[in-house]
Amino acid sequence: MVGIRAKQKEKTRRALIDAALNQLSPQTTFSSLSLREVAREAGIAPTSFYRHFQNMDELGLTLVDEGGLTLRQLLRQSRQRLAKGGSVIRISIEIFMDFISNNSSVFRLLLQERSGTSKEFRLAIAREIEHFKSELADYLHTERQLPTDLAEIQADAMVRVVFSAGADALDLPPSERHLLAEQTIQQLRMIAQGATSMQQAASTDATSASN
Amino acid sequence: MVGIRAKQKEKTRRALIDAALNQLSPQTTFSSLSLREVAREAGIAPTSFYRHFQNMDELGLTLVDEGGLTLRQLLRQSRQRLAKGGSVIRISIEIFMDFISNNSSVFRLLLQERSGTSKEFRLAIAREIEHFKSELADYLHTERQLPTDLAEIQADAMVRVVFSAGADALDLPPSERHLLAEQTIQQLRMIAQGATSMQQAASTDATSASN
DNA sequence: AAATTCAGCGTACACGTGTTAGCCTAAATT
DNA sequence: AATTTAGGCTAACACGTGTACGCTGAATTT
Repeated sequence: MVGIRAKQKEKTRRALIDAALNQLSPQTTFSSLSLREVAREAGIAPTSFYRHFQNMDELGLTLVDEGGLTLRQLLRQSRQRLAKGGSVIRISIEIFMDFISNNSSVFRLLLQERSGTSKEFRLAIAREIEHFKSELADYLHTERQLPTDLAEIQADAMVRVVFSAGADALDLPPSERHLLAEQTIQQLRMIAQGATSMQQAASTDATSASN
Repeated sequence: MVGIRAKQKEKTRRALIDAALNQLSPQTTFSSLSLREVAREAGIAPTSFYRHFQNMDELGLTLVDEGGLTLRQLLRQSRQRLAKGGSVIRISIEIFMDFISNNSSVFRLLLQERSGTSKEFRLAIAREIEHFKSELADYLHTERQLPTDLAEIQADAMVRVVFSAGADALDLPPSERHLLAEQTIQQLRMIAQGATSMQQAASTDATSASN
């Protein structure tokens, strides 16, 4: 038995989350969003907000969690697409750019609060990015036979480049995003190439040393 | 003749700039800073603020310009250090990390407003980063004999990685920044290595095609 | 010496903010 | 059927905000 009361509560909680999401725009930061604005958009009295969240920060963290979840689901989708053949790098970037286009408010929120005032926000977002990164490092290690430390560093560099490019993509008209995506793909290949070169150099060193 | 009046005006203008800079902290964004707070810190009446800046945005842009200038001056310093020998990458990263430690408020401002609400801010900061990038691309082209397009892409990737690492450095205790710096150095070398590999691959392709 | 300029000030206004206290009413529990 | 629970409401508060207006007095120009 869910309870008609609990159902209603969940519904207006959802309304609050959506209200916040809807108000976010290139002109509106989450941190510039007021409790009253959100409540108004959700169609409830300002004071009722407290029945659902202790304060705006708690709402914001919920948004971050939801955004991170969406991103991770897309990553899984990415691996499925990969099974059908194609370049990992290209597919991942395309998926990522799609995410940015379809969830620009959430992605903007992640970027903004990543360097925002609240340590809790920053940590939550760092955690999301860490997921992204470690899954990539795992892939590089198991599928590409890179030693773990090199895989870690490569994954870190790649994630940095991708997120940075994603940030720039937000300010680009959709027509020009393609170009940025292509450049990013090339950069990731550059990094991948560099990593394997370094690995080979290291292993031949080891070989010649053991001879 | 400068005029005792003009001198005074410049002085309180400076006071406003410094007041803003002083109020910035991990807990205080520039955009969360109010005109009245700045005026109070500078020791003038709120309404007097308007004798110097049209609004807070204008003050903020001034801060961005000053910060960018500082960074570029450091770059020149970097080239001087280079003349005495040493790795470009290592020296550049060390200088950059120093900048972040000594000007953390300004760097934080750059990061935050890079994805902020004001398009003017975003453009101003993009311009500063562009400087950084094109000087690096120039260097890669002329000193390292890379073709311009490859130099551009490499420089872009490097700047993305460095700024991203810089952002993370802000949240690290100074003692742990060293480790991050070393990792970043390795990542830049990875990128450099990848770029030269790609260049060689391209030129041997061209050679074999012409045979 | 007289006239003008202008940085800085105090007052005042209208407005949006977060949050408290207390009431209402339908759902849930006893 | 009686009681308790809890989401939603209105009213009210104290406070900080940006900015318009008009004044003052010293520096500057005429």
